[in-house]
Amino acid sequence: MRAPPDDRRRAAGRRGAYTLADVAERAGVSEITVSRVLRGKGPIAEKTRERVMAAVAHLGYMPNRIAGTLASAGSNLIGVVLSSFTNNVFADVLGGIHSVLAPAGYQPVVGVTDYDEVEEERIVASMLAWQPAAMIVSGVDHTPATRLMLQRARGRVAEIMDIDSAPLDLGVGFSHRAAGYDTARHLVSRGYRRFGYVGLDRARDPRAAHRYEGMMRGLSEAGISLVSEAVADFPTSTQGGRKLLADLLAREPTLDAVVFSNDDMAVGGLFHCLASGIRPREGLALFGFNALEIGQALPIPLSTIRSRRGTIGQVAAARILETPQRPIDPVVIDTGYEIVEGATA
Amino acid sequence: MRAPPDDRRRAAGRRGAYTLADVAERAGVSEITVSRVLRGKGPIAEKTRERVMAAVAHLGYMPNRIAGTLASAGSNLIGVVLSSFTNNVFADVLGGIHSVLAPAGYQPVVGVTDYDEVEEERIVASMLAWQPAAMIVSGVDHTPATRLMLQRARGRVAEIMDIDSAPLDLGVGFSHRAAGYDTARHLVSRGYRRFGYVGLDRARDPRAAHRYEGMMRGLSEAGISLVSEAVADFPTSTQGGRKLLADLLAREPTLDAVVFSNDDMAVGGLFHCLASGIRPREGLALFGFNALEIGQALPIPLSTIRSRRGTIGQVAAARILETPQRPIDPVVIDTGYEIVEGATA
DNA sequence: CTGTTAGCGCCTTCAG
DNA sequence: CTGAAGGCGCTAACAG
Repeated sequence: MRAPPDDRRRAAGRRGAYTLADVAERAGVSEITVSRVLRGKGPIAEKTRERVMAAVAHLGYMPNRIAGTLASAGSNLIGVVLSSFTNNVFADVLGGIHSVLAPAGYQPVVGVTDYDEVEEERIVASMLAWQPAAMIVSGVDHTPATRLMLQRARGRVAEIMDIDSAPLDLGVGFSHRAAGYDTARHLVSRGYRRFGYVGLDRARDPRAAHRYEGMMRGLSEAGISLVSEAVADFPTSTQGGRKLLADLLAREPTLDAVVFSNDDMAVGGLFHCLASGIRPREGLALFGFNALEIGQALPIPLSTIRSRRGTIGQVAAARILETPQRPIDPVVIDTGYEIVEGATA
Repeated sequence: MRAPPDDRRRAAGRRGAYTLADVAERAGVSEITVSRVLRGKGPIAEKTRERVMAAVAHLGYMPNRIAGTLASAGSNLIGVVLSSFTNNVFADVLGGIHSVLAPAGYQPVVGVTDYDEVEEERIVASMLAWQPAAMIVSGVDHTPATRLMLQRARGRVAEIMDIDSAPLDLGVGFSHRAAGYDTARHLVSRGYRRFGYVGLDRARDPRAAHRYEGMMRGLSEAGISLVSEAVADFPTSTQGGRKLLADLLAREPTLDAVVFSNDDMAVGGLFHCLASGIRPREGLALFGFNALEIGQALPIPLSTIRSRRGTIGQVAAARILETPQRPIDPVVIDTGYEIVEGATA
């Protein structure tokens, strides 16, 4: 704990920071008047306001929102629970959220579950203890306890990214099953027949699992089955995609198309092709997911699906701020996705 | 505001959530006893503890940390102020911080300044209003008001990434001037002589500016001056790097080396070379900054500087938790950097 | 081992 | 336009 500011006359709380009472005393008014001036509430005489502001400036008074929130039951914190730090999807979503929250004076409290539902439960519990104005959580798959806590929480709850299951209040995202399905249809329509899959452990990423399911359905409807897959059971991205594709091709040299669970890995796969003389598209079709900038800036742009991550964050945050009340029935906003043709499939 | 939980006997606060008093009543003990059980403080009879826990479980009671913090003056929030969402540097740093904070029960409140010092001032002020246990801010360049607020803040203050100026409490990072200087020396020692520079507006990114200064000094000590530079005045990354390098080479076709302000842009530059038949290294040396995974996974790995972003976040968080008191004299921890040889310079 | 008392710093409500 | 009283939900400091 630090020494209190250097001002002999100060009374201030034992905590070493000035309080409303200090400002009030210096301005010769009551606490509540200072409070009103600071919050711009209620009619205040211009002279009083000036005296108060002068006192505030002189002391360098900073309000204590903890006390304010306790007294008024309204915080400006928004709990944000994300799945992973591994790729820029995370940054894009948080960036979208932040771009809407910050101008409105709200602050995100961030937690990352690393795709662990039990960890998510812990994080949600400790966030709710801060009485956030609202919560934004990734995905729609939670433990029963998490679901119950969110259900009972005060403010609104947005479940983002995935709308394959029903949200409990607001869902913003798109169907990963449909995205996977359309990936398969697209590639089949282009004439590819011998499919491989490269991804992370699907048990740990429900969205990737949904895309996989959709893809499998799309393939089987066309009478095609997946030839083989290579799956990493540890977090990885570009380097992993490169290596896994190499492994997969070593086992199954006759594949004509490989679907990756995300762009990071697909870019790695593309690098493998470039390094080993395989011509993307003609020699082997590569298809990613997310439409990250890196994949689109490549000399051979990646074929992939654009997922509008920033938009998802923005829309979720905007809706939550717009309507502080929960709707009677859950609302689902489909932000859609689109196939990016690219040059690798 | 939602309806209170469905339990006729509840007394609970007007806010619709159960309080310590509700639990206490149900367990037939006093509030403070419940509080002690929940925090694991003080000796508690096993029987009482069980009764309390049963009541907690029955009601689904969730503690209110706002009240707890106000009463005890100790929050578990850590303010984290970062500069930008544009690349994964952000995610790496926050990931490092989170990996240390989460197990210790702390929660990051995140703000992003977008390299705007005035915005930083606002963010710092509203974070301090939450009485965070500590603050972690990017860089050492702040407005006087920001500096004063941080100086007066209760907990510790870590200034991360850049140690080119003295921190006010704890600095964790490395010298960007030195990194820029070493970049120049390295390239000069490899025989390059006609230098170009591609980057973002340096006025908006103090760290990039420091690297640039260091590079210029390194060049001038070798009797070399920068031939030309291309600078974007808007946020961009891979695509921007690609385009800016094209522009630069159109003006100055005889360059033999180009330094980029970061890897994202350098990768874009490399893509330009690949697409237009310029051989990296022999035809044109490319040098980045950060050693992002993408640059290292390329068939032609990027020559760059490794910046240990995750480590910086981890170390800053760990130090802050370890020693809650500010030291008499500021402490600087140099996490260093290293030149990654790569294949482009 | 448990309870009582007295706030934490601010805001709501009701009086002037 | 301003103020006094009371309380938000929890915990520190003492008692027993």
